[in-house]
Amino acid sequence: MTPISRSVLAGDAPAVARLLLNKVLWVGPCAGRIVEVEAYTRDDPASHSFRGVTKRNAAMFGQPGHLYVYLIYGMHHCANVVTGVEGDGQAVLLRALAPIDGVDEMAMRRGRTTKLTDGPGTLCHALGIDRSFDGADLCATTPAPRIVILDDGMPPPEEPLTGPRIGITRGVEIPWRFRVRASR
DNA sequence: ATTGGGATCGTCT
DNA sequence: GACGATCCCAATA
Repeated sequence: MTPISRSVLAGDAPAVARLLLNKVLWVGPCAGRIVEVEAYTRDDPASHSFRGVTKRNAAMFGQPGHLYVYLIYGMHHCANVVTGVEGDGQAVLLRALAPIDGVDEMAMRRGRTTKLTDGPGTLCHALGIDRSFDGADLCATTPAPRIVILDDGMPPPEEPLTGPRIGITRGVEIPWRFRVRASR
């Protein structure tokens, strides 16, 4: 159980997206395994970085291994892992987790006991991620971080499911959604 | 099982 | 001033 190294995240978003599958997102006391992600790059009409740096997306142009969090539809937060190198404007959207720890806490926040972390907005709600997490370093060990991505030794799937990204109107044809296949 | 509408607000045009 | 990398519930079949 060690924080993921920043060098792993320094690649292009579509490649890093696959590497993030089966890693663990920890926001004590809650943790969940990453099972679905989407990649966004700079020359990608669906990406927030497509039109350059703004106040909102500044973190997306920062150092890899940090978090980019934004509010969508006025009510849900979405969390992204910044990839590439500083200035690239690439990121991987965390779309779904399989809960591991802190399920009671998640259920409390969500006000339900099922479907706790099955979408980008719901997983942020369950883990308590909001805009105050924007720019947080996901690779840090000290001082005690409140959010980290951990590698517990489970490798990414060799052949993840791929398909179009969800909820976008431009760049629809780019198949940069990746998902762990149903287990068993 | 599938579909459709409403909630809600920060950001950029 | 419009709209978005969404979610949930109610209504329909």
